[in-house]
Amino acid sequence: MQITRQADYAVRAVLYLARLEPTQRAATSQVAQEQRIPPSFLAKIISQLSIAGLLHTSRGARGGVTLAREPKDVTLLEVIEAIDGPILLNECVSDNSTCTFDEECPLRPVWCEAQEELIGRLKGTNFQQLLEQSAVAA
Amino acid sequence: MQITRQADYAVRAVLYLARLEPTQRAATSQVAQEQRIPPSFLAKIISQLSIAGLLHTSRGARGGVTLAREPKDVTLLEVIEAIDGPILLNECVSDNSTCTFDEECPLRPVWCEAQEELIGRLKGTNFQQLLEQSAVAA
DNA sequence: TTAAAATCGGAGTAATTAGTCATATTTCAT
DNA sequence: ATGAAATATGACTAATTACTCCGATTTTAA
Repeated sequence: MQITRQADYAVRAVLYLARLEPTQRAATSQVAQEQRIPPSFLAKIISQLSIAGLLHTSRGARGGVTLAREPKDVTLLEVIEAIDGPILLNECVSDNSTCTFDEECPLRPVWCEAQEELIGRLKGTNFQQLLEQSAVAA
Repeated sequence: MQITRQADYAVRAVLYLARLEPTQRAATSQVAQEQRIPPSFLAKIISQLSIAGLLHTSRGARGGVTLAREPKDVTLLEVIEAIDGPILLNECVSDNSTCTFDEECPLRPVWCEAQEELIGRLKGTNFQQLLEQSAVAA
């Protein structure tokens, strides 16, 4: 019942990039060091985020990583699902498995509602908001 | 981001037992068959639930399993945590890991609130309610 | 042109989860 | 007593997660 470390690292990496000037690139190693993420592990995560279209990467010296969109247009949910796949609190909530042997299982609605609430919360949080949150705190 | 299969099986087994007369025992194999749970896997889960004090087991012929309390006094949260341990949406929410390097991390509150909401929901659902739910549906 | 700075990609390792299997032990009923 | 019905327990396997490592490729800058 936990997001994977990968997804957590992904969120932290995106938050780090969101703090930079829009044009400014950061090397994976730099992000890894400042966010205390194992560097070679982060490399793969960033690769996935790039494939998902959330980041732009450029190779070679002076290369690095930037956000593909403005912080306000990236939600927590997007980043997490780009890494972990769709959020699913229990197997029985997925579309294609309707708890086949009990049409009236009273558990399914509980999981469905809890999941909707969680997803709504993550979808409702974008990185601009998170930036403002840290600005206020600091 | 999913409860384990074990915890799901545990919940379904407890729900099955809650449907029986309070004095009536069921064999693990019976629960397994009706709830479509791998029998030898369920045996271990039931053993854990018994150690956690949620079930009473008796060995031998005519033995079996019963609830240790009335359905209204067993919550979803208890059963799940008896198997999976404490619910934790992200590592950084646990007491002893305060995201040591960033006092003002804006992510922690998001996870904390989401987790509290989920826990509250599971704590607020007992097996009597679930029984009534299925009764209404049927 | 070449060295250094980066990402890219695949193979390999350790721990947890999901399950199987065999065996020991307890208890009831005849 | 003894056989059948049950739980208890420990060892084993397969898949996923969380990494590490290394070599290939791309790009910049001197």
